[in-house]
Amino acid sequence: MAKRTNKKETFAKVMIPRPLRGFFTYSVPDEMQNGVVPGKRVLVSFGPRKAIGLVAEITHHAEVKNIKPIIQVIDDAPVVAPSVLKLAVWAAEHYFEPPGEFLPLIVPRDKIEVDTVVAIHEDLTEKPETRSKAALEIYDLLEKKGGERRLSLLSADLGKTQKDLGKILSGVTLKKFFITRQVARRVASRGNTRPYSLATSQKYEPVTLTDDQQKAVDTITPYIESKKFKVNLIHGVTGSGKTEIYASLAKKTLAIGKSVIFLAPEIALADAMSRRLERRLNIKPVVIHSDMTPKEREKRLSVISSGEAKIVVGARSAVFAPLEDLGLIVVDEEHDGSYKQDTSPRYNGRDVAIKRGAMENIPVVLGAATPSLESYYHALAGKYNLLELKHRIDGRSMPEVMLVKPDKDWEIGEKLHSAIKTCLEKKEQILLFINRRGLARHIQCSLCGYTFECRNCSLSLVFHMNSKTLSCHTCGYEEPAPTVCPDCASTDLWMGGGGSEKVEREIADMFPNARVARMDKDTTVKKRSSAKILESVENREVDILIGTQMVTKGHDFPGITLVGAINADNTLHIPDFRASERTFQLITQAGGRAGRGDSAGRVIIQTLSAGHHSVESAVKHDFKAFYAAEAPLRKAVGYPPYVRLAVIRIDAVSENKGEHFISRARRILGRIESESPDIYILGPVEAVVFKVRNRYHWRVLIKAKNHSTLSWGVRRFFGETDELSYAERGGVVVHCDMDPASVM
DNA sequence: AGCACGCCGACT
DNA sequence: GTCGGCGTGCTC
Repeated sequence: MAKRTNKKETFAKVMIPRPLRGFFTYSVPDEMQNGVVPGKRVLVSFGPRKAIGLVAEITHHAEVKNIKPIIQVIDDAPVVAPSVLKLAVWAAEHYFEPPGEFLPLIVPRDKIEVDTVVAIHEDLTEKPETRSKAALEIYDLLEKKGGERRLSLLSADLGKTQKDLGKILSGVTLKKFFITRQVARRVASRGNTRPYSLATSQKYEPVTLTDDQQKAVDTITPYIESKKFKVNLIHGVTGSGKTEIYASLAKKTLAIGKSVIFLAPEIALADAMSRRLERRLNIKPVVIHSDMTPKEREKRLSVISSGEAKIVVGARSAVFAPLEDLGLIVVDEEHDGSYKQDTSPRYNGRDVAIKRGAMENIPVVLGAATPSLESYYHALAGKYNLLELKHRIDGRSMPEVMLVKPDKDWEIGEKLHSAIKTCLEKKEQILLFINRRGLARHIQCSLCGYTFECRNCSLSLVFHMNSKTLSCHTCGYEEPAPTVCPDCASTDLWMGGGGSEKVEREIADMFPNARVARMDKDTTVKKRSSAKILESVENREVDILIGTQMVTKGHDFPGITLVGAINADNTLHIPDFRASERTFQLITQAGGRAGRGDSAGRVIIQTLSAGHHSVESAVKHDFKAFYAAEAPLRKAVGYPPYVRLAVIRIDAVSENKGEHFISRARRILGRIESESPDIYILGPVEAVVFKVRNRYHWRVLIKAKNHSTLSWGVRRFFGETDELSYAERGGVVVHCDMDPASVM
């Protein structure tokens, strides 16, 4: 309980690693006044148990009652740099996400999980009937082992000396600490770790910049040298050499003793970017992303925070890399939707990068062949510098693009078939892009019309030939592929809507001697499997690469001269405000994979929407034409970049419980809308996929002129719904998706 | 999330 | 009796 004293009382706002919105306030005991500092970890009571939290801020007022004191300060010095902490706090508030969800991005996970670090004997000395299950389990485990070992294992894990631990133990009258099984195992297996080495490469490749490239470098360099925030959008057609600009800017940044963060939309591209930068700069970047063991990640982060690493390359989470002398952030393929994480914490790596640039007063570079409408809009408005690269390097021409109608019976139409044939004869490589996986998207009984749907979701099951299953791409449900209709026992099952497996099968029939690789979610589950496929293409062990959108992203395939986009327009009919934008990007990016080597490229697009502006402008490689057609449509309907958007996702166990909550939500939303003339609310409406994993989904779109108004509206909504009791809410879960990548 | 409590029915 | 399943409430 907080005591009233004459002196101003001190409180700490703490980030707790739980999915709960908001910070938690604790009082700072007198003897800890000097020890409690933002960025340090503290041990605190959390409900009936303990938690490790991170101090975000020191304040002198608290809005909640029943404030508990901090039990113990864990660290001697902050474990998170002030700039990174500030950024995470900003992100939590901006995206309405639990601050604790950002903790694993800025602190090694095992350093904040109290459950796997310590369980406290207090539990066991209290009334036996209130002992927690976890404590009992640990007690049983450890009673059988030696007592002294516990302290040394614990000290190893917390990185503390046994003397320090003794102090913690006596200071809070804790009689014993215990360690769980996992930690004991992890600590026991801890071997000697070799320091991460920043080996330099031997194959340094200096380059001469083109005039356009040089101009971009000259424009951005002053911002680096004078430490000034500015967003610079580099709009360069595919193959125009954006990487050379990045490398050149990185060099300038390193020259003044500063460091650089590079972001790429996905792990494979981050790796590729790292290799290219290493060749240009003679320095090995440190690559970080979420798909590494906690130990490896921690090792690399410690190299970064020590100041040893000057260049960090990674996927979106690398935007929180603990570089203290940052001089530049580069976001490659800035338009890519995967910068927005679709699970909590829902943040956009590109936008957080821009915020970090603003906070640290350094320039940010966004690069893209197909900029997002948002970024281009800001560039036209003069808010961002716009730098254009209109030509491919080395005078390579843009690929010739041809539109053809899809064939009724085959995925590979006649034109595409003959182009593939010619290519194979010339020993050139081919890329076939199809935007869905599996063999058939729909299966229906030809006799009675029975359709196969997922039992957990409102979606049809996809037929996969290799595994001989029907599978749901949303929840993962699988059942054996049918041979007869379960309703009428007819064996005449119609399969429609081909995917990557169908294309693979047709290719095998049409060109039995061609060496074929398929790259989609099904063939890349294993670690490094996508890298292996890409290597085999690079080594010319593959003639035809078939893949879903993962093959269109930024990869450099010098041997590919023909790109075929099969049913390129099926993204066009997705009910989402970004459908056109995404179609334009996909076609342009897929086409951009052609002719990156010495031979000219050719692209064949099978589409029924030849007249649509996103297809038409992609054919001409004309982003400006696309923007000119798309922007007014967005403006007319009120979508980004003309308004700020948030999607409220409502998720219920049953339709009834959902409907009940929806009627309350509707009243609350109506009030919010009437209170501000600048807020527009659409919905709640059923989500496009209403039922997912046996839960029912609704969406509310909230639009506003600017972020602060939007933020006010969302805060008002949560303010009222959070007040409702569990029973009133009916177990309905509500999430906010701020600045969403899609409204589905 | 993760936990505890409390209210049920089912079972030694 | 009492064990356990799950619906509810709570975390500064």
